[in-house]
Amino acid sequence: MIQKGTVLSDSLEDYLEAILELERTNKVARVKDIAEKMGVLKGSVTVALKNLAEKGYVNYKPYSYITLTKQGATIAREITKRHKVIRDFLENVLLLDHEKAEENACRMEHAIDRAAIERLVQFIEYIHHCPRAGEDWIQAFVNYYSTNEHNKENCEDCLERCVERYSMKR
Amino acid sequence: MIQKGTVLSDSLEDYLEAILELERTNKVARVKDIAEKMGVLKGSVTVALKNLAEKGYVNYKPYSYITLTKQGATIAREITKRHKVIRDFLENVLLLDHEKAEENACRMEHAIDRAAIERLVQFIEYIHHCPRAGEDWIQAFVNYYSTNEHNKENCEDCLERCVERYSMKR
DNA sequence: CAACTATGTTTGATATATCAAACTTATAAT
DNA sequence: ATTATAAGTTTGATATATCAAACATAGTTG
Repeated sequence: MIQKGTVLSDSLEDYLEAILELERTNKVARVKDIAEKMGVLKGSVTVALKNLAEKGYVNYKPYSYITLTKQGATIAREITKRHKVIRDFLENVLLLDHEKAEENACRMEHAIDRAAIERLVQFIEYIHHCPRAGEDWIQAFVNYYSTNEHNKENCEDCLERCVERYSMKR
Repeated sequence: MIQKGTVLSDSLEDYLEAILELERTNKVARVKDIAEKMGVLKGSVTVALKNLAEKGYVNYKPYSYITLTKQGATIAREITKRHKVIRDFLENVLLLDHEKAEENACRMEHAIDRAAIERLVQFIEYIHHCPRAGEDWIQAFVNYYSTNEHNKENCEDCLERCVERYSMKR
C-alpha cells in the first residue's frame, strides 16, 4: 500500500532533488548518476529508491530508469525552489561567496518551511523594488561590513543619490 | 580518551543548548529537566550525556548534576547565538509571527555556518543603521507583502519622509 | 552468441537516535 | 531509620542511513 503525505527525511528530500535535476538534464535518472551526484554508493541509492517508491514519490522498477511521480516532482520542485531562494539571498543579499552560499543553502533548504521561504522571496523582491533599497543599497552593504564604522558622510551622499535616481526614473 | 573537535549532530547540539539554558536558570542541569525541555525520555538523555561526556563537552557522573565543560559551553553559546540571530531576522525583518520564527530558527540554527551567521548579524545591523532602511522601512515591507502591487505613489511620499527624517536627525 | 563490462541489487555490518520498560540510586517523609 | 517516591540508568527493540563487498542483470563488442 502506498503511503502518502509522509514527511520526508533530509536525505530523502535530497534524493528527490537529485532525481529532478537528472531528469532535467538526462530525461531520466539512473542509480549510478544519483549516487555520483549525492556522493554515496549505489547500494544506498537502491535502498532509498525503494523507500521513496513505497511512499509514492518515484516510479521504481529494478534495473530500469527512475522517474518522479507527480507527487514526487511537486516535492522536488519545492525543495529546489527553497534551495535557489536561500542561495540567492545568501549570495546576492548577504554577499557571501558562491561556494559558501551553496553549502549553506544545501543544508538550510531542509530546515526552512514554506511560509518562511515565501516571505523571504517577498523580502528579496522588496529590496529590488523599493527605491530606498535596490542594487546600490546592497552594494553599499559591502562598505558597511568591511569597515567597522558606519561613515555618516557617506550616508548623506548616498541618500542624496538615491533620491536623485528616483526622480530620474519617474 | 577524550575526543575533541568532533562535529556534533543536530541532536547533540540541541542537548548542549538545553543544558546551557538550564544552567542559566537553575545553576545546574538535571536529566529530568533536559528530557522535559527536549521532549524525549530520560533514557535518551542518559545515552546522549555519555556521548557528550566522551567528547569532552559535559561533566557527567552518573546520578549527579550535569554541567557544560568550557568547550561544551563555547559550542552551546554559539548555537544559542545562531538561534537568536535567525529568530530575530525571521521575526523582526521578515516579520513572521513569533511562533513560526521560533520553529524555523530551531531547525535552521544547525544548518547555517559561522560565516553566514556573522554576515546576517551585520545585515540586520545595516538595516537598522542605514538611513535608507530602518524601522519604518521594515514596516513598509508589511504593506509590500500584504498588497500584491507595489504602489508607486506611496514610494514617493515614503522616500520624502525618509529624507526628512534624516535631515532632522543630523 | 559468448564473454566482458557497466550498472544495479542484496546482504550484513556500523552508527545514530529514539522509546518502553525493567531496574537502580537518591531523596524526602513519616 | 525505614519506606515510599522521584530521579536516573540500563537493556533490548525499532527506525534511519550509510558502507563494503558479494552477487545479479543488462548491454556492448568482438
